Formats: sequence, structure tokens, C-alpha cells
Amino acid sequence: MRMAKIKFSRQRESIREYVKSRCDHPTADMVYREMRKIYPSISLGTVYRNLTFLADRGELVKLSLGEESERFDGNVSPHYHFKCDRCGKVSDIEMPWMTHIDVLASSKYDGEVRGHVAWFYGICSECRNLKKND
Amino acid sequence: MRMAKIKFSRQRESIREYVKSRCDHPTADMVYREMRKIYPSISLGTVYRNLTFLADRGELVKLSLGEESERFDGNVSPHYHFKCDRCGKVSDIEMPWMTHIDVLASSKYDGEVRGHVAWFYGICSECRNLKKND
DNA sequence: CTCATTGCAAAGATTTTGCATCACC
DNA sequence: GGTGATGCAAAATCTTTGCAATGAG
Repeated sequence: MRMAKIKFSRQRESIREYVKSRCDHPTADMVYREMRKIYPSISLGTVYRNLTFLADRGELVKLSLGEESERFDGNVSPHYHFKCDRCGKVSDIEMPWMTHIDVLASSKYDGEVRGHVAWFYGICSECRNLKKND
Repeated sequence: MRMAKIKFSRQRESIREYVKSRCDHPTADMVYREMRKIYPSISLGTVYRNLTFLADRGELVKLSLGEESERFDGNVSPHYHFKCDRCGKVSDIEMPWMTHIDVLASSKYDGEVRGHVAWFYGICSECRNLKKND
């Protein structure tokens, strides 16, 4: 079984750079709309293929935050996210990764706990300030 | 603005009872296939409408575990889930709800943290036993 | 030249919805 | 009888995929 060779592609490079440069955890469609500014004839399929490709190789992380569409994160170090219930914005939370909760879960469950997925929700500071003026 | 009156429907009762009786967190399609045994002409639309209706009224909980389709849980008390990476089974974990992690997140984030979503993953005991015999 | 990658369009999969009919109350 | 719920089918989303053409090595 031989590895398929990976060839350079401008589209893939731009997609990688774009996601890595953003802090807003864009969806495939957001990436697509941005890429069309550079490559007007790029297809959604290419965007999906490359996002999946990059996520499979660990260069991006796919985030499932219970929304219709997946989001992509260029920051691959383990960290948590906060989703605003009001504006939908997704931000990073700078708090330590809680490996101890895996140990806790493991002690309560008859199986091999390998990790967890978690995110927080509520109202972001911008939306909270807006509400004060309602 | 007047509340719409809610009428009894056998289909809705069966869907409620079915989900509440299960521990396997069925998807809409699993509920649909089960309901067709009782109501051969029930439609997927009716199943979706009722699952959403019941979830909106707090009688069921909709679970987004990063899968293609949502799952539904008849146990509405706060608890965590474990998803087996191998067989896909979703089980409950009997561990206390971790309100303290919301406090922790809140101290690290400039917004109003109202709660969290979390689940654990790994290999369930059945699958681990199978692997021993490989 | 070879074959990985693209663009395009069609197909998949899941969920929602418009509408006429049905059935609770 | 009035209107909420259903069945059916079409549509809406999001994502994947088959295929011929393109382009990197």
C-alpha cells in the first residue's frame, strides 16, 4: 500500500492560510465565499475536499457545535470554545484543557474513556452591552 | 397573542413513549422506522414535527454529538453521554453535572457563560472485549 | 507523460415545509 | 364545525462524489 503523492495547489494553500489566519472559526461556505474573491471559479467541492484533507492531516480542526454546518479552526492546540446564543459568534476560551474530567468520567463508566468534546454557551460581551441599551 | 391549543394525537403519544422508554438515544430515522410498525403510513415529517415539538416543550432533549443526524433523549435531567468510537453506541454516564467548569470558563472569558455542552468518547466495554479476541 | 487536483453538476443525506385531508375536541 | 395534526411530496441545507479537463512534478 503506497501513499498517494501530494501535489501543490494554490487553492489548497489559500484555504489553509485563510483558515489559519482567522479567529472566527469559519464554515465551509464562509471559506468558499472568501476564496471566490481570489479564484472566481473555485467550486464548493474543492473547498470541502481541501478542508477535509487538511483536517485529516491535522492542520485544521473540524468543530461540531450543534449547528447546521461544521466550522473549521486553524488553531489545532486543544482549547475550548464559547458560542454566543444571541449573535452566534464562536470565540476561543483561554482555559487549561481539563484532562481530569476524563478521569472522572472513566471512574463512572465501564469503558475506555479517551477524551471529551466540550464547549460553553451564553451571551458574549458585545451582545450583553447591546442588551443594556434595549 | 393566544396559545395554540394542543390536540391529542396517537402518533405523538407513541413517539413520546417510545423515546422515553429507550436508553439508546434514537435518531429521527430510528424513531420513524419503529413508528411505521405501529402506523404503517406515518410520515417522516410527522416524526420530525413531533420530536421537535416535544423537545421544545422540554419533554425530550435533542443531542448533537457531532454526527450526521441528531439524537433524542427521553431523560431530561442533566447528564453526560459517552459515544463509542467503534460501534457508535451512545450511553449515559452517571456522573454529577459539572457546574464548576462554567464558573472556571466564566473567569477566563469576558462574557456571560450560561452553561456547557460536553460528551465523552472512547471504546465501550463491549467493543473492548471484542478487540481482545481479534 | 502521469496522476493529483480542479470545476461542474448531479446525487446523497438530513431536516423542513406547503397543502389538502383527516380527526380531535 | 373549527382548527390542530397528519401524510405526502417538494424543497431547503449541507456535504459528498463521478467525471472530464487541468496542471504540478
